[in-house]
Amino acid sequence: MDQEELRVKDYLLQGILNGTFSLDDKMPSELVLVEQFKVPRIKIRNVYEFIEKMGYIYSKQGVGRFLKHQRKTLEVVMTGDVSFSEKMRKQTANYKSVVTKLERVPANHEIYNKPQIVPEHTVYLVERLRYIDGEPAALHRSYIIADNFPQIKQANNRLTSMYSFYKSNGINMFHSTFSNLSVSFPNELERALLSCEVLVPLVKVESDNWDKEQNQLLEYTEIIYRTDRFSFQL
Amino acid sequence: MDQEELRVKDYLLQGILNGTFSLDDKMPSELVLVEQFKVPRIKIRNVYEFIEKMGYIYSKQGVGRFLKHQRKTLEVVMTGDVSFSEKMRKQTANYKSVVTKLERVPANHEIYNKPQIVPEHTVYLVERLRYIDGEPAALHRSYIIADNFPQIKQANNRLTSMYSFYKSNGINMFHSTFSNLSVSFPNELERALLSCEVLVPLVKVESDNWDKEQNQLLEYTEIIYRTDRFSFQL
DNA sequence: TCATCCTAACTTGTCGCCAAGTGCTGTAGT
DNA sequence: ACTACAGCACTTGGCGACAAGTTAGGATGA
Repeated sequence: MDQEELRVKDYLLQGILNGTFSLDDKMPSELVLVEQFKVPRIKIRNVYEFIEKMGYIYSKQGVGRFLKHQRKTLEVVMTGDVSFSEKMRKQTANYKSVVTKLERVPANHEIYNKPQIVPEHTVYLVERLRYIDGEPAALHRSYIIADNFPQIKQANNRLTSMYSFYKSNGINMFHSTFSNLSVSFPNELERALLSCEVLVPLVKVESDNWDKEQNQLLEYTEIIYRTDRFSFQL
Repeated sequence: MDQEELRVKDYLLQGILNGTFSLDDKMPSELVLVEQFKVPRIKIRNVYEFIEKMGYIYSKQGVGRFLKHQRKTLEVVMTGDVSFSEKMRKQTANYKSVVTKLERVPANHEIYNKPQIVPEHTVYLVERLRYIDGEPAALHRSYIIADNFPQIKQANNRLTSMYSFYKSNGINMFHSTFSNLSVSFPNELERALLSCEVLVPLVKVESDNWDKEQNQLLEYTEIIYRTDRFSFQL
């Protein structure tokens, strides 16, 4: 991006974020911005496409470009042993968790490379999509050591909250020995599952979860959050 | 990005990340990829520019495109009261902290909107750039309640580690009442200070820091990390 | 045989032209 | 007076053509 493009980007992003451009109006057309900034049309197009990839606007050929609805971010508390589902229900009335996968993990899956997961373990993947206001906002994969939960494959409708599931199995005290966070852009599968654009950064948190009383590993967890839908309390 | 562009992007990014393209060689030219993927040159260019903005490659007109040196990420522990500088020195021999700002904060600064910072407080901003391998990797802003440190404005050379500074003032036990994390792209100032490209996501952590024994607020802290240089332990 | 210069073929950089889509206004017909 | 259609002016979408930079190889001259 050259200086001209950056100038246009800052103007448009500031206008989007501070409300100068409103939801119902069209964004200024490419030719309007060409006149305003005295730059070739291709530079305006480049900037607009960049902002589209960030997920702020969409375009309709022949009609114009429009703001997408901005959502207020919800707060995720990264520590403590309160269920994610409970945290979300406190902040919004429109939360849903949907199990998208419940399957035994094959023996050659990379999860078996994790410390403390031995080949004798039976591991099930439970994958859930978390919806806020009807839109996917987070993806939650739990790799569960299923040895102590032989009925897990029939438990599909009781897995939308893993904490609830564990509690119904008599496990009430949890702890974690590590929790790592990284940031990346969505790959093709993540864009599809989370319905997000190329340039929405994702926060990925990888951790384990133990039965504190029995000192027994329950699961490895990988959670992928859209950073435009959540902020995080450490 | 249409399907053709995404196909090219995946091919190039995978090649970059798994080492197919090596540091000393040129990336395939635009025309080579045009032949290989059977797409218009503009689509190849769009993808290459995207990857440049992510910080992986750079170009030289008339010569070609090349990989930038990839760095191994360092681990930042987000909890506990160990100095960031100590954490870094454990992981790399080439760490440096440079004070880039030491100034009293004017009374109309937004920091005075924070809870527990009253207009009577004297607040100093200490801004430090953290260098890894000679490159800026994190920006650290501490808004210090300077009432108990009247000599702070003369302490420039003792502020590269705030923990060291507090310890030299007899404060040895710390705690924090909140810590919030968000992710965004760098603005113009951040790109300049951190020497990073448009599409390097930044992790921003905002927190406070208290003298545990005196139960007294020491500072508000804002830390901005390049996510291509760090990963995070919660 | 070596050095220098020039040209051609390669590379990336810039942006304009044409295509496709849509909506609005004016005119004509009923 | 109302409705329908056509044309024009607006919008975004696609991509090719030309500019600028560099390098390598070949030819010429010393």
